[in-house]
Amino acid sequence: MNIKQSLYSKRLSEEDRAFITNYEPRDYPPNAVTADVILLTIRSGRLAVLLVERANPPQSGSWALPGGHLNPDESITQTALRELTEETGLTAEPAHLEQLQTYSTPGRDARDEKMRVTSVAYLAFMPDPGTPRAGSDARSARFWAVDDLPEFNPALGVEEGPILAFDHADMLRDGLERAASKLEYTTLATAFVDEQFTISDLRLVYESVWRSGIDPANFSRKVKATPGFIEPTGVKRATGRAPAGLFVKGSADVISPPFFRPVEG
Amino acid sequence: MNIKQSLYSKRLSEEDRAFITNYEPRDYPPNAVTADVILLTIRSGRLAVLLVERANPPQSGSWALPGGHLNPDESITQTALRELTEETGLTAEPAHLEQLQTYSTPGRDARDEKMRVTSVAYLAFMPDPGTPRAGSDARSARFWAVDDLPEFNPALGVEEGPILAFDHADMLRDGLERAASKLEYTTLATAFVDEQFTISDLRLVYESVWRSGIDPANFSRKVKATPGFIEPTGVKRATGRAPAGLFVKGSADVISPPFFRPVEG
DNA sequence: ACAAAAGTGTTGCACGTACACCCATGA
DNA sequence: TCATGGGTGTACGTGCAACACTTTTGT
Repeated sequence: MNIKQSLYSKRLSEEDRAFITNYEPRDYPPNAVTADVILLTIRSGRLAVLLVERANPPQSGSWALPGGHLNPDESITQTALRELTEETGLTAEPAHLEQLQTYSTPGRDARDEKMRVTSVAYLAFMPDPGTPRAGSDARSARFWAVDDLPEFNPALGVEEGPILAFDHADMLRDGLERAASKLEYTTLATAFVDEQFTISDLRLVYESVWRSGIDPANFSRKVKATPGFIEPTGVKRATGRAPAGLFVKGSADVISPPFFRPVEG
Repeated sequence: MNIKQSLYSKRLSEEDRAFITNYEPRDYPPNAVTADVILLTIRSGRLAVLLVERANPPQSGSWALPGGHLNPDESITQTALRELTEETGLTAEPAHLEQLQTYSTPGRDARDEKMRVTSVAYLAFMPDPGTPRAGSDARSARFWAVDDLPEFNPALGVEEGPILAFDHADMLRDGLERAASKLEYTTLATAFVDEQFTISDLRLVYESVWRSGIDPANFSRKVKATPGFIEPTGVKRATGRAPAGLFVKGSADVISPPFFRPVEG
C-alpha cells in the first residue's frame, strides 16, 4: 500500500458520518450526467464513426453519438460502455477507450430548461466490428464515414447526410483532433487493427486518420525501429501480391521520438 | 454563419416542446456536478499549487483544490472561475484555464451515499499572484510547493505536509503530467510569467515544471528561432548581472517541432 | 511477362546537444 | 578585477524525407 492509498482511503470521521446522515439531495438544483461515445473505426479504408438515429425526444430523428444517463452505482466509464452495447448491439468491447472532455454549456440540451445536462464524452477505437444493431432508444444504428458528414466535409451539401443532434458535432470534431494527435506519440494505431496485422494495415490507419499519404518504405522502417511498437510473428500473409509479414502489438504505449503528422492536407 | 451553427442552433420542434413541458427532473436519481481547479504557479523558483483548508464536512480540516457546485445558469468553466475567486480571494484571472478531466468513481466523495458527486477538474496557470485570502468554506488558503506535499515527494514523511481531500491527489498528479506535456508543444510557459519577461524567466518555468536543468544557450536560441513564440520589446532589464532582453508572448499557440523534455529525472 | 506491393540502400538536410568562448555588468 | 549570467560560434551525431532500386507473388 503506497502513501497515496493510505491517505485517501480512510474511513469516515464522526463528523462526516453525522453530516451524511442529515444530507438532503433534494435541497440542491437537479442535474443529469450522461456519457457519449465517439467510436471510431476504419471501414473500407475510410475513418468512420458510429451514430444512432434517435427514436425519442428531444431531437427525435436526428443522429447522435451513442450515450445515456449515469446510473447511481456505476462509474461514468461504465456508463459509456453500457450505453454503447445497449444502443448499438456491439458485442466486443472497444480496443481503446479514453475520456475526451466534458460538455456543459447551458442550452446544449433542450432539457436544460428544467435540469442541467452535463455530458462526458469518450473516445473509443476498435477494428471494424461489422454491422451494428439498433437497440434501446435508437431507430437505427450505423457507421458513417467521417467525410460523408456534411459538417465535416465542406464539399457536401447540407441535405446529403445525417443531421447531428445537440453539440455532438463539436464532440466529434474534438475527438477527431485528439485521435490524430494521439497517433503521433502513442501506439494506439494498433487499436484499429486486428490482433495480427501487416505494416500496410497499420499505415492505412495513419493515412485514414491523418488524411494524408505516407511513404510506405519510411513508415515500415520507422515502425520496426521503434522499440515496443510491434512484434513480428514470423508468419506471412498472402495479401493480394507480395506476402507481407504479420505482426502483433508490442509492449510500448508511447513512442519517442513521435511520428510527425504532415502539415494540414 | 457556418454550416455547423446553422444545423445546431435550431429552435425546438413541437414534439420537443411537449416533451420538455412534461419533463420531471425529480424522476431521475440525484446528481451533483462540481468543478475543482488545479492552479499552478512558480513561487521562488518552485512549482506551486493553490490549496484551501476545508472548514466544513466532509473531510473538514484536510486540504483541497478550490472548487464547488455548478449553478443552474452557468457553464462548468464559469463555476471553476467563480469558485476560485470565492474561496481564495484571487482578483486576477488565471492566464490559462483548460479542462483536465472528469472524476466520477463511486465513493470518491462521502456524499455519494446519497447523491453521486461528479467533479470536473480544471488546470490553470498564472504568474505568482501573491498571497491568497481564505474565502467561503475555507479555513485558510495558500500555495504549496509541489514537492512539499508528501504525496508527491517520497523523501517526505506523511506527517510533514498537508493531507489532500477526496481524490485530489489523483487530480493533481494528472494535472502535473498534463502541464509538463503541454510545455512541450505549446507556448503555455508564457502563462506562468509576467507580460514582459526575460528568456531566463521562461527557462525557469520549464526547469520548474520539468524538474530538470536546461542548457541556457540552446534554450535561448531555440525559443528565438520558433516563429511566434516570443517577440522582443527592445527594452532590457537589469536583473542582477548582465542586462537581459525583455520579451512578450508572440502570436503562436503551438510550437513545432516540439521542445523535448529530458527523460525522467 | 507484368503489375502491384514489400522491402532495402543511399543521400542530403535539418535539427538537437554539448561545450568552448566572449561580453556586459555590479559588487 | 572577478564572479555571474547573457549570449554567440561551432562541431558532431542522429534521424527523417526523398527516391531509386530489388524482391516476391498472382494473374
